Amino acid sequence: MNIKEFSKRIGVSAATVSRAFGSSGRISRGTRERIMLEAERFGYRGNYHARNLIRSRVRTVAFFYPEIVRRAPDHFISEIFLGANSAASSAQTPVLVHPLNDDSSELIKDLIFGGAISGVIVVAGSRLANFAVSSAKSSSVPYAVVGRMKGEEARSVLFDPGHGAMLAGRHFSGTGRRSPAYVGGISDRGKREGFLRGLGALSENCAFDFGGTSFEDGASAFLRLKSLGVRPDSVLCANDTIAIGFMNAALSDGISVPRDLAIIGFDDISVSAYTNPPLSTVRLNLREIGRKAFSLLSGRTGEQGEVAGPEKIECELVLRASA
Amino acid sequence: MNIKEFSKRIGVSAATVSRAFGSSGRISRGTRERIMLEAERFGYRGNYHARNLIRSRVRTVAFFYPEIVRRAPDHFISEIFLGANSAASSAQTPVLVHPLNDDSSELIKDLIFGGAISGVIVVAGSRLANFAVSSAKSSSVPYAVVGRMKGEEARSVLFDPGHGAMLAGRHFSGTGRRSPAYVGGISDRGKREGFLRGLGALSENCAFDFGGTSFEDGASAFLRLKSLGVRPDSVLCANDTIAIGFMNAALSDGISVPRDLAIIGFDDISVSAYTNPPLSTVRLNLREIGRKAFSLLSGRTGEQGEVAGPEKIECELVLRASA
DNA sequence: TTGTAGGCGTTATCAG
DNA sequence: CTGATAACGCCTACAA
Repeated sequence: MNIKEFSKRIGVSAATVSRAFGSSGRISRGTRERIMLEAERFGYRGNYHARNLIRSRVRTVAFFYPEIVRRAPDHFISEIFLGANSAASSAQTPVLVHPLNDDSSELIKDLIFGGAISGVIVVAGSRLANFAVSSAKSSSVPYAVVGRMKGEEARSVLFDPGHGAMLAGRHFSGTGRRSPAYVGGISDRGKREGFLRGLGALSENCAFDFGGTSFEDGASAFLRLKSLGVRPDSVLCANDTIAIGFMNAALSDGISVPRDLAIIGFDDISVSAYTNPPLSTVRLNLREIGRKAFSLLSGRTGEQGEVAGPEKIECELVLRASA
Repeated sequence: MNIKEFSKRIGVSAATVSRAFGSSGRISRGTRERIMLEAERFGYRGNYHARNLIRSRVRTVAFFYPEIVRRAPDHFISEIFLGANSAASSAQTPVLVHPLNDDSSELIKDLIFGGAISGVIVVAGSRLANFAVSSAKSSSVPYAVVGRMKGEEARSVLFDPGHGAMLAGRHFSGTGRRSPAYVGGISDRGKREGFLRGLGALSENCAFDFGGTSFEDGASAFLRLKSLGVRPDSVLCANDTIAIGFMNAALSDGISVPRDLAIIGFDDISVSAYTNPPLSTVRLNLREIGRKAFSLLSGRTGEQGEVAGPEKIECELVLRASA
């Protein structure tokens, strides 16, 4: 049923029906109410494509993410997406989601150049992510990048684990700890440096253990430090799994947590709230990242290519009982 | 740039350009190649809405989920969505995602009655989920329901934790265990009954402990059973957190896992692979649920309202070292 | 194989 | 406040 047939059936012109649904206002209250009522009865609704075609605008945002995520678990993507989607939902904006793989370039073009969407959020990390961004740019569709993409700092939202590590360091120094330690992968420079920054003067005493990222690695890190005669009174672990392993080993060794040893993890995985004692941890605010990405879409771009600078999302220090 | 301007600029008619992008075949190879090349150069792409309007079909699926999920963590929704999205992606179909809240009904109508989508996946559990389904039905848009919705069994995909519990029971009876136990919430009837079914004759010996759902609850369940003189040699816990708590308590008590006590959890949360010994568990195949929901969309509906029956997704028994 | 013309279902403009 | 009419950009008979 289209507007013509519907309008004829209820005895008004198509234009009047259109006005009843629109927000122009040039319609009497009574007519509108009658039309809306009849529309409900007949199940009439204006055709989505015809409307967007004539208006030449649309209200749908696309969210593109790399199909295979090597470095981050899908959980990260999901949470970021949920944040973006909840922000979009508040703005009554549906989100079109699509994973990027080698076959996606046609779809990207169809959507972006074809005028199907009003904005694009791209999670960096694949060749096609760059393609999506450059497509958006060349057809002047607003876009936002999650993660690092060369040359796109002005429209990016970045994780900032270094900041979270800094908060942990500051917490240790602020609660009178004297001999801190850092346990994690050697490659994770941002966290390490942030931790030292937060530690302040205490950073000179800081011990390090660079191992793996599993539960067992956490336990063996404790043993390794112990065998070296290092007895830290506070430790930041690069993830919660390491922290739980470390804590278990320490408890087995008769150490009291948090009295003799404060432990902070990273990521806030679900089990962390249930350890004994419950694990304090640094939570990456993934939802906030998604929300920020969405809000970047409607933000003004700097004039003349002016750089607004990357939007860095701060972590949150979740203090439970282990520190 | 529209088809008219583009076609004029490269010296062919609009119809020819249209044929170059379409699959009708009525175009010479050379012309098509030249057109595609120029399109690349000019960044031309047919307008999405005009195309869908004239064809009066579209290839986009909507995924509606309840905004606030009380009983299940968002993780469930995310995983189901990822499954649906990956199936859709293989079919080159973008997915429009939107959380359902009280303001969503207008959007639902716009999308479904307005012809914006070719199928709807609805996660049951809110008033608007029912509304979305009835809208889809009355405008004959294919739909699929995830979870239980009254009267919609024919087009639903259901979780089946009972089946997973059955697998656990069968595993225990098949590996020579003699005194099984079940630890979990009293309300979780499906799991309990499935477990007993899988246990077979052994089910007469089965002990029960109905407590909470946390780590501590798992530990205290062990103590409670012990104080009653019950020493199970195999236990199924209603979730992994309980199982980890139970296992910790048992190990502290000097029990050897899995030799003297086999433990199976439920859900396969991330930390389960890192416990010591790694936890065996029943994994709800959430991705599969999403995939099945998508494939239901293109499946034929039974003629004359014939019921195809709910699609039940089986769980997977992940055997690690604890059982 | 290519071009011409009509129509898809709306909304915006212009009279009345 | 309402109705007729011209776009919006494309696809598809039909004609050439």
